[in-house]
Amino acid sequence: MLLRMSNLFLRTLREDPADAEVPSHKLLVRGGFVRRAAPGVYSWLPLGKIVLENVSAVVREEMNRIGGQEVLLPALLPREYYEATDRWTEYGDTLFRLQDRKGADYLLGPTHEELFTLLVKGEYSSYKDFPVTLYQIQEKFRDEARPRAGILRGREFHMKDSYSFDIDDEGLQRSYDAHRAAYVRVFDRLGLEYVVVKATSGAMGGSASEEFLAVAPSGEDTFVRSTGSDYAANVEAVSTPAPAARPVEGLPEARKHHTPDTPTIESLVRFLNDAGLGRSFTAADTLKNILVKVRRPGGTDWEVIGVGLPGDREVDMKRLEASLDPFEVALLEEADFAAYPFLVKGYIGPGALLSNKLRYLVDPRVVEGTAWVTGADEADHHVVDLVCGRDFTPDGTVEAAEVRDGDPSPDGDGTLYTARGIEIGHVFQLGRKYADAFSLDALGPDGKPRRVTMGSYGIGVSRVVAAIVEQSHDDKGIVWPRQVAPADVHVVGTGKGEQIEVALRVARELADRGVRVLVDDRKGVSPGVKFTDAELLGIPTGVIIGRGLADGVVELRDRATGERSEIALDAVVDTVAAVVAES
RNA sequence: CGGGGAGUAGCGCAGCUUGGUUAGCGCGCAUGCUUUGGGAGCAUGAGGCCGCGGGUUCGAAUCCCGCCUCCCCGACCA
Repeated sequence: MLLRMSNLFLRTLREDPADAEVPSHKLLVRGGFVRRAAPGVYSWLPLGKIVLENVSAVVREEMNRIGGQEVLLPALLPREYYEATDRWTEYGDTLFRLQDRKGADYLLGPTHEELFTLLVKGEYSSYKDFPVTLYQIQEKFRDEARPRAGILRGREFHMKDSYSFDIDDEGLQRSYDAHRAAYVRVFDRLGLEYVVVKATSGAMGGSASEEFLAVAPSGEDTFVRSTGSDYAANVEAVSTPAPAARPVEGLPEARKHHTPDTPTIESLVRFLNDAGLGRSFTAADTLKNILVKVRRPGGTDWEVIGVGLPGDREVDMKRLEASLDPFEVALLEEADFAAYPFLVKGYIGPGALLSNKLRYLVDPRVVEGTAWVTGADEADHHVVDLVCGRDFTPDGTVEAAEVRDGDPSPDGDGTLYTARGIEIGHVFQLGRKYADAFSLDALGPDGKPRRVTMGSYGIGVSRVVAAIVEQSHDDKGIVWPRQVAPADVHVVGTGKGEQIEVALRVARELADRGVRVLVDDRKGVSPGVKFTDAELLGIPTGVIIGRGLADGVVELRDRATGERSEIALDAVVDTVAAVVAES
């Protein structure tokens, strides 16, 4: 491969685009890899297209290695398939919808479970045909409420999606494991720093599910890692370790105190510490009770439940929702409080909840034998030493409390800290949701039909390109890992003599040896411009043919380390070919 | 959907408060000469529905009203 900058469709920008915030957005635009066509929609120019194909090639190789077979399904899909699974409505505004000339509804595919399920149903009908894994690399469309960060979160993006079909749960597990292993190989080969976190299954309706997150401060997903192990998880999936239960015997009796003007935890703690009770209190000694209402998806009746958590912790609604999944969760409105007169805002305690038969769920740290300061269900009154298991018994536990840096890791090793990541891959065990929707069965050896079970697995190919840049750049530009770089070598000819001719000759010889070459053969462009462009473009190895040519030497540069060395012109082709071959 | 910001040449911006020549600067682009190891110099030049619509005025990029779009934060999504 030989690309000549004298006629390459490429224009680099000296300044950051005004609308760019994150490094990958700035650099991919400045380097002429992509151009914005519409909000969240990007064109891929020659160098960007090469990078995208390089990433795709790695994904393709690893998918083929686990027996995946590549297909290409349409992006334009009729409404009926998505009606069968309710996603025409479930996906809501995120779905790009359109109509044909007859007024029939279509959509642009955000993902393809339906069509893949139908495809397999149409072709396969015997247990002997399974398992099978199909995949495609294709543009996906999602009308995001707010596209942002360039190609990191677009409305049109490239995705590898694959679907496994198995006869039984063991088969599904094998397919899932194979995909997981393939993803590990893909992201390792791409040189990404990433973590695998347990994900909540969410709207996809699956069971086992893991996300691959590329570690980057610009990432949209917050996850937690442990200082003591390789534990990593989505904040929503972190379970709070419960302390051991303690004996209730010998604990002081619960006593009600008059605590005027203490509607907040902070004011309560201050009041108690000034009250001369002979000990000091912190927010962590208080039990904060909040009320939410829940209902089954699509249901009409709300159930009000109480949630108790240590007073020093904020409520994390996402964790609460994940913990109560699949129930919908909403905060109480004034009308709800009016319907339950025994709820005294600011002074709600377990007593009123339990005696009025409202379900009461508590943080896992609230175990038998722990004593709390909490509301007395009476304005301006709190109870001290209300003991769990003696004075009240919750109906269960719930993960509602925020996770904080320094919390113990669920696996017992080390403490947690939060970090940010870009979701670049996702593996799901879908189970039979889609097979049920379309009655995808295979005839078993006993002549009876069996419902097929599925997995669905995605890699955001275009997002991976941005994630690589997020992780691999410096103040001068991109630093491409060789396996995805638009070229192996950037040969730069600079000077008014025969340098450019020599550069072209060297470039051709390298290309003949199978090296992918970009050569800067532009005339009348000053060396500074060429060097700056080279650093922005980020090709791993540079060969400068310039002022040293008179002495028969050229310069070798390494983009990542900045190392420079001079070598003889005669040796340059062999040397560079060797550098490329061994890296 | 809530909050904030912005629409002026291909890109990045000034001008607007206080209306008044032919709307300006940097980069880029074209031509010529010079220059050639770190975003060169000089000269000449092309390129604008100043987001759209209406209004005020002798006169609007500038003031007023309405609308549209884009960007950022949040919500949402994954």
